[in-house]
Amino acid sequence: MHDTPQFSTRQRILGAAEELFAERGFAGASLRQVTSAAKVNLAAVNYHFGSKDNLIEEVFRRRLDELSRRRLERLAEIADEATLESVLDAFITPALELSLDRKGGSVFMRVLARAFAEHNTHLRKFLSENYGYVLKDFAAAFANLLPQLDKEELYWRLDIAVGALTYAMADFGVIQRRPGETERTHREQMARHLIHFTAAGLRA
Amino acid sequence: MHDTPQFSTRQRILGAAEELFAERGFAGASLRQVTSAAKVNLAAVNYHFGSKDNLIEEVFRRRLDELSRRRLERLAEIADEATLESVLDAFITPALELSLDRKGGSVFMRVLARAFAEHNTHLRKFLSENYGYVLKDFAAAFANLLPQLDKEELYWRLDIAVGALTYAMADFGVIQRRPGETERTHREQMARHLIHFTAAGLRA
DNA sequence: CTAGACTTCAAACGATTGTTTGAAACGGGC
DNA sequence: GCCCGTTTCAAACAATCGTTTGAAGTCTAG
Repeated sequence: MHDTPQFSTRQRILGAAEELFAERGFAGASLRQVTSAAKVNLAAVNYHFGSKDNLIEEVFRRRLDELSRRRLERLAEIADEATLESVLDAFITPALELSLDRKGGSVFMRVLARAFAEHNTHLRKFLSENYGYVLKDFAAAFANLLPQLDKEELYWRLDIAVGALTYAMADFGVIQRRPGETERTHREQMARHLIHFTAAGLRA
Repeated sequence: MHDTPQFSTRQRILGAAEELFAERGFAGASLRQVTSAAKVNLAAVNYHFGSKDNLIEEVFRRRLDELSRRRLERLAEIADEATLESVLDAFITPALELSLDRKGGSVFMRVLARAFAEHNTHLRKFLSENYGYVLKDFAAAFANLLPQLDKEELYWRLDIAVGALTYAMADFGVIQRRPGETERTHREQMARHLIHFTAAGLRA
């Protein structure tokens, strides 16, 4: 009997890959760095995932499946009392909770933002085909709340809104958590400002 | 006498590096790909720039020196009749013109957005040390126009605004140029929506 | 025309990349 | 006990990485 690893090889790889992809990018993080951080053998990646590209997709799938489910769940919950603020909250809060799920903070959201930065056709197609329906549902909810905007105007504003949300949730900005502040309250403040700012931009 | 290349070796390398960094990232674009695209010898990069890291910095310097100058120039021009919209315009329009400067479109703005995605300490320090004063000046202008906001509230909103601008100018969004539309009018529309949206978010 | 500085070139350096291999170790069912 | 599918392992694969080298080429000043 040995270390009795708390998590399976698959999970250890996914966790280490997520952190290293966030820190160094998909090309910048090598499989040797990943397997070394996960304390598994180098060949384990190709055994369990087939290739590095498949590992990248699996890193997204593991988080986005649940994130998408929770977002649509909250959107359904508020359906009859929807406001711009509550719909934005339905989109943001699940991401906020996800980013607080692990001690490291906003690791996965940084990976997700990298996926936007990569103009990688294959990756964008994968994300759009598998999770595009979430954005579609939210776009419909916003369309109901902003009947004065024509379709083109609405899409422009949603595009800008998604940009602000992505950028902020990935912690790209310059604002750092203040010393006396917990990670949770810092990010809750950010979410509050995000909702306020974006709602104003949408209905301007 | 041979090809009489229209541009110097240095310029060809910088141009090719910019495009490949935008497309594949800093780690993802190799010096062999860069020198091959620039049609220069592989060793030319280390001869003219010393290292790949120095080449990356030079790619930023070449564009940001002029971009910063133009932004502050426009900011000074509108000093006595400043509105949220005109200050945002002073920030956005120079970037818009830059992105239309070359046939490819928003190449450099995508590279700049990658610099945010890279959490790379060295790169962030370089950008902050060399171009941080631009953001400082604009922050001061916004502070004058939004006296009702305390410092912390203002910084949150500016952080979110910069996120929206960066994301949009880098063309991360899903909105594509419509077939019958020129690149110029497409990006001018984007700038118009950006200013409208962001101004509303700032004064909400 | 030649001397000398600047630039380009093909070739190679050791290190690192993603992936593959075949054998060793493991673990539950008989 | 043994068997067999699953998993892990060290080792090696060819390919590519950033960088260095020393010779060849180019150009201008005297």
